[in-house]
Amino acid sequence: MAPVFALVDVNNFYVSCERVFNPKFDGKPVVVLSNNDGCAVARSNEVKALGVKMGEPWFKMKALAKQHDIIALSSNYTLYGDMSNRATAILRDYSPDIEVYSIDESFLRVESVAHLHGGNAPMGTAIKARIRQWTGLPVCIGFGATKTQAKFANHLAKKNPEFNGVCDLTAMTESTRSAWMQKIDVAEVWGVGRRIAARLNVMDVRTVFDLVNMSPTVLRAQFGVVMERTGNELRGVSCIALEDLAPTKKQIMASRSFGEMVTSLHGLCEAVSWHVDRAAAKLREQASAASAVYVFVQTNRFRSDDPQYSGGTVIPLTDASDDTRELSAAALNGLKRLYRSGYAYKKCGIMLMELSVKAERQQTLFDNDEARAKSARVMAVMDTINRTWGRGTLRSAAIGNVQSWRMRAEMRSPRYTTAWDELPVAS
DNA sequence: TCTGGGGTCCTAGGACCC
DNA sequence: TCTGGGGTCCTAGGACCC
Repeated sequence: MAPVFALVDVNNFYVSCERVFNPKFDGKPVVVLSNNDGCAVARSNEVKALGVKMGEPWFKMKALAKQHDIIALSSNYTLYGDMSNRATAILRDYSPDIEVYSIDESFLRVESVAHLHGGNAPMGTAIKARIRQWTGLPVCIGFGATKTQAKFANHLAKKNPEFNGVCDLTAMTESTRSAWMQKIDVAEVWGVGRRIAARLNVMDVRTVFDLVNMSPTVLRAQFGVVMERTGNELRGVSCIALEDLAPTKKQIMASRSFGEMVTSLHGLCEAVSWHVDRAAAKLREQASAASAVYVFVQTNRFRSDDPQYSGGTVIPLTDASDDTRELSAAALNGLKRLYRSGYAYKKCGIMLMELSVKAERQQTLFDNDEARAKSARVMAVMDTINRTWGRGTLRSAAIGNVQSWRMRAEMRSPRYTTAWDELPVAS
């Protein structure tokens, strides 16, 4: 049976999550801001219509916001993560072959199950209705013979009301499909970014249709194997498989901009320790160990009058580790080498690198089994406590208690679905 | 005053091996 | 006169995704 992929995607995901609990936001212009209330990372259709671009700094749109009563909200990742899990759980009822591609998108293989619902489109309509009813979230669904086609179909479903949120490319005739492809800008294709779109335009390739009609050889020669694949995928030749098992990460990063500038080494140490705590917990979650830690610091590159400095350094570990204390010690050592006084720092972060499967760790000459076992027990206790009582309940003392560098989130909605004291109340 | 935080893959070139 | 053929590993940079 030929593969059929579906892409299910929540419309304006973060904004939609907020609207579920605040229906008064319906029909109003709403933006959700990035960490630190910095940039717009989600926009309602009303805000998009006002011309606000993805990633636009909040301070630059404040005048517009005032003029049009734009509602701005800080990111509430706890809420979005939980809502995402709920939507994904519903999708698993429809197909066992699912790849959770991002917080608001999943790919499904449906060729073996669609007939249970009377075909692709009816299945899409059923999914859409159930997610709406059970979570309150609006989704669009695209079907295609490949992932790239499903993405394209999803785009059509989202932008053209006549599809009612469900578009099945596999049910279209060749000429209908071509007609749609002629209407859509090549830059919308999954895998075509800003740079490649510009180069394609120079070659007078402007629509999806133009791209589909380019020869694979030319695509390969001009843009490489990735674009050749994209071209084939658009033509219906499946090259990108469904990744139902999420591969373990090859690097784990944790970084944040500061709510207010940090000048002291002490302040940077606190922040770096906090990042290590977060990253190390993720590392243990995927049962990996890191062989190197990268740490970096940056001043505010937007304030060009201020003295600028940015530096990073990799600290190799003699032995792969997943122990927060060892990783932290390495990172702080690196930080001390990097630190220059007299600068106002805006951001710092760490990256855990050269990850390996912990159970397959290479032994060293100086292994101390007893110390290893003890470390594993301490980390297990720490993770259990934090899983039960919330992240950060048990943490490195180096993180401190004051944390003036903490990011801003002044307009965050309650964690309606995950915190007992923040549940919505019906009166 | 104020500008996010994660990730992946591919390619080319250099250095090295036999 | 004439100068092989096959590899690996690492790094930097560029592109993409959400």
